[in-house]
This record gives sequence, structure tokens and C-alpha cells, in this order.
Amino acid sequence: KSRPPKWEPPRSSPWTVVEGGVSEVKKIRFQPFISGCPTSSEEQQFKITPKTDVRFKIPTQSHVLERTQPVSQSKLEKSSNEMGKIAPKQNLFSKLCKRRLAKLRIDPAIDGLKGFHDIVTTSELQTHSKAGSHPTSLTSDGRIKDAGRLNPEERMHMLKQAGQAEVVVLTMMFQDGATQLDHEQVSGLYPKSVFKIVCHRDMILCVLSRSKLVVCYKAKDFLRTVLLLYKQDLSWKRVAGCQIQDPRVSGWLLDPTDPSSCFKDLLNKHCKKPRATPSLSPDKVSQMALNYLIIMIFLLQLLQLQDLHPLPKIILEYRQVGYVNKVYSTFDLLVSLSLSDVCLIFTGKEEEVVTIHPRDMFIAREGWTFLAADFCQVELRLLAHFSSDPELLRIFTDPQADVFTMLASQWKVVGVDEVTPEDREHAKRIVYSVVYGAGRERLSGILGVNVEQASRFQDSFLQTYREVQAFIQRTIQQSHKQGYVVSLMGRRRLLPHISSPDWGIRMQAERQAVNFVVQGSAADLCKMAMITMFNLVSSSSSLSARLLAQLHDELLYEVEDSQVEQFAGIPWVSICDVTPSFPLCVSQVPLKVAVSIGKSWGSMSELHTPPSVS
DNA sequence: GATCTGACGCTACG
DNA sequence: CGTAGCGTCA
Repeated sequence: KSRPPKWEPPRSSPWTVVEGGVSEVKKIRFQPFISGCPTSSEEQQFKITPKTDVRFKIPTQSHVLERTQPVSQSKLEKSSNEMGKIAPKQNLFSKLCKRRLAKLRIDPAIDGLKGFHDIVTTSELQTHSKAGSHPTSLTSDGRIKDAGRLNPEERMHMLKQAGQAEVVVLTMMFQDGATQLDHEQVSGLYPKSVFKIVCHRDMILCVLSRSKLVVCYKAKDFLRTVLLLYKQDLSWKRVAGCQIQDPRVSGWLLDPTDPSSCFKDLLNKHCKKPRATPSLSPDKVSQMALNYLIIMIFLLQLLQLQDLHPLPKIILEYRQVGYVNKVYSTFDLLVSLSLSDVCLIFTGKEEEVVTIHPRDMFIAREGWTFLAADFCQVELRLLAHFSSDPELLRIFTDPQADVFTMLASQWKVVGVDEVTPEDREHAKRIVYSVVYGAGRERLSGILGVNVEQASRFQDSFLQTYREVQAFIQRTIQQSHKQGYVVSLMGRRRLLPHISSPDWGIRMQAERQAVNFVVQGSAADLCKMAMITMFNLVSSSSSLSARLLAQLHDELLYEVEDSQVEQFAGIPWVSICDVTPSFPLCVSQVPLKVAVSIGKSWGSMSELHTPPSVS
């Protein structure tokens, strides 16, 4: 009887599609689905001595599902029966998946899972066949209509209504007929004029293509699910403009302290405004209610995590093994390993050692290419912008030159050509350390010299870039005065400890102030670029690139091979300053974006250096 | 007994 | 020096 929580305060929403799902971990844990991967029975404790090739497949298994056995109808029913009686509780499995996959930062659901289609089709079939004969809560309610069974005119009518409605409420429906909205909740909210529709594809698309508000519990999951269901003939662009809100989140955003902030309140708040009717007569309420449509989405519990991505299963199996090797006992550790480091794997049997560059594990789909856009030294450039330091600006005027290389050569007193990558990294860390206010001791630790020398270096650095120091002082003063600092796009950071009597605490707050202005602004920049790119791609009819990951100042895209050139040709540098309020367009600091491409993340090579814009 | 939380440690990145 | 994430453990 217990269903997923209804209007509980927002928690970090995992990306589960349907909460609950499989009742027993055992049942799903060991489904053999990779050729070469050991199979197992449910109870049996087993040891796997994986073949090397299996292990190598792990990172590259973006298409594992193609090999997934089609789910049989009987299996469907079995799982649905299990579902019906067991209260959905987040199980170990989903938890694991959540945690592991979060690490990859690559959305597993919208990923290219071609094999998924089979399952989807089956589930749709069952959706429709079951809908008619379905339970009590569905058929007994005359307001519910199965869109799949409507005749064309009726369907047109429904679509029209969906298009006209002021607000559309979406809810997923479970197999026993329960929804994310209580029945009472629904009825109480909109007394007689509510339409419920067991949803149909066109309906969903129609609703999502609207520009008006759509309210949906677990909005993100819903969108993801829809994209997954119709991925074969629906581009995400089609729904890119939809406004879909999760009432929990939205309600919470409206007022985090108000526990009653919920679905109902959200609707009220949203709908009262445009109508501007302070007092609502019963008539008006029902009139308004006509403008709502409640659409139910019938989903099968089949849409479980393990169907979305092969990785969780693999991880689980390897977890069972328990000894990928002595050092890295679980696979997840391998994933979270330093991306720049080399990872050693010792195979169990033989004494053979293989080396893997963790970034190599991420490869583009067939016919696609990774394209990374890196905002070179944004933070330093922003520092130059904020401080207007002539020396620093001068360094950035040459678009070809590498700042840290120059600084390194200056520091080590060697030619620019002689600077090793290590030197460069070294210089980089030193520069940032000094700028952000590292103390003498700390600096000497990083620098690897004694405190005396570190102190000298620090002084000489700040002497060379006088305006930088002035900027730091300015920022600190400002933070003292107003208690907060502001980033480039106006984001504020409050610094409650800025006036602390404790010297240590106060100094820390001051360093944070300086750091935030620069680092926070860099983050603003990157986000602006992401938004601009999103709009650019979604409004383009041809481009199909997807953003895969954002690592600080690098945006990683997956681009169709044929579009690589076009995509790379995008004026990346000007991507950031489309906002009218963006001050950098009048700044004297040129930005630089390095575009690199590669078939795997580990083998990216720079494409070209676009001319900078000043 | 299972689950949540916060401190701490580690890494990467600037 | 700061930020961030994630894992462990009490």
C-alpha cells in the first residue's frame, strides 16, 4: 500500500526512473549478459577469474545492451506481480547504481542504448493491453481515458485540450493504479473537471512541446524516461524548450522553510498571478479547473536501473569478485582514480600487468567523436581582467604563447623552449597558490625549497604584478565593508566570518573572498558557455551534439563525425559574452579556447587555436 | 539491525 | 591557497 513518498521535502533526487522497482536484488543481480562474462546462479557464491579481454571491455561497453536478451512477456508479468505486492523501497541495487554512475558524470539514461528499444516496445504493448482491463482505480473512474483507445476525433480533442490548458500536471502511474498523486489529492484539488488520460505518445509530445508550464513530480526522471522511450524518433531538441517543474523542488525554492510548499501551493501561486483574481469564487475555481489536465503516464517497473546502463551490473559482479586486485579491490575505486594517472591492474592468475589510462576508458559511440572545449587559464585571465594589471595583460595579449610556460621560463631562468611540462605544472600551482594567498610555509612545501626562498619568491611575484595585489586588497576591503563578495555575473558569497575576532578564521574568510571572485566568476563563465551552447544546438536543425561532461573549465561534447568540423568551427571564444550584461566584452582580456577532438577521452588532440577576441 | 550524518582523508583542478 | 568530489568511519 505504501507508495513512494508524495510530497516530502526535496531530497537529492536520484535519477531512478521509477522508484521502487525490483524487490529482490538477487533476482536481477546476476543476469548473464556479457559474452565472456561469467554467469552465475542466484545463491551461489562464486569467484570470477576474469579474462583480460572482459576487463578491457568494461569501459567500452556503451553498447552492451545490444546484447541484452529481449525480455519475455512472462518475465514481464512475473516482475510486475512482484512489484504489485512489495512496497517499493530503495534497494541496494539502485543505491549502488546511483553512487557508481554518479561518478562517471555521464548521464546513463540518455546514452546510446540501442538495445533498449526492445524492452520499451514490450512495455508499451503491455501498457496498452493492460490499461483497458486495469483495475479499479483506473476504469472505475469515468474521468480516465486511455489515449491509446480513443478514436481519432477524441484524440484530437484531447490534444487540443492539452495544448490549451493553463497548466498540465503529469504523474507517473504504478501498476496497481496508484499514482504519485493521491487519489484524494487529485480529487480534492480539482473537483469535477479533471481529465485523466492514460497517456499516449502524441499526448506527451504535445504537452512537452508547449511553452507553458508543466508540473511533474520527479520532472527530471520523467523527461529522461520520455526521451528514452521515444529516442528513436524524437530528438531531445523537440522538448528542449519545455518548462517542466518538479513541485518538490520548485515549492522548496519558493520557500525552503515552508513545509507546506508543495504541488498544490505551487499551482496556486503560479496560476493566480496571470489571472489576478485575489478571491476565487467556487465558480471560478471550477472554471479554472477546466484548464487543467492531469495526464498520467503509465510506466512499467521494467524501466529499472539495470536496464538503463550496463555498468551497474558489471560493477556489481565485480564487487562480488572482491579481488580485482589486492590494491584496488573494487571497480569503483578504479573509476574514481586520478584521471591523469596511470592505473595498474594485476590480473589474478598470471603475473601479468596491464596499464590503463583511465581516460581511455571513455570512448565515443560508433560514428561519433569527442570534442572538448577548454577555456584556457580562465581564472588567470579573469584575474587580469579584475586587476587590470599591465604585466599580466601583456602576457595574455599573445594568443599563441602559453602563460604558464612563460612564467616558468621566467622563474627558472631558462628559454621558453626548455620548459618541461613538469615545470609548467609546477609554475601553475605556484602561481595559483600565491594569488590565492598561500602562506610562506605552505608555499615552501609546494615549491620544495626552504621557507626563506619561498618568501622571497612570493614577494617578487607580488612585486611584479602590483595591481594583482591591489585587487586582492580591494576585494578584502570590500568584503569587510559589506560582508559578502560578488562574482562576475552577480552571484554573491556571504562571508560571515569576515569580522571574526579570531585571526585565523578571519584570514581564511579573506582568502575565500578573493578566491571566490576569481574562481566563482570562472564558473559563471563556463556556465554561460554551456547555456549558450545548449541554445545554439537546440535551435539548430542539423547539430546533434550532446554535452557529456563538464570538468571545471572544460566542456566535453560528443559530436557526430560528420559534424565535427562544423561544431569545432563555432566561435567558442564569443560563446561566453552573448549576455548583454556580460562585462568581459568590453574588457581588454582576450579569452582563449582550445578545441580538441578524439575518439576516446584519453586521446584528445588539439584541433586548432581559434583567434582570440578582444 | 539498518540507515543517516558529519568529520576527515584523499584526489583533481584552478 | 581555494574549490569540488568521493570514500571511510564513528
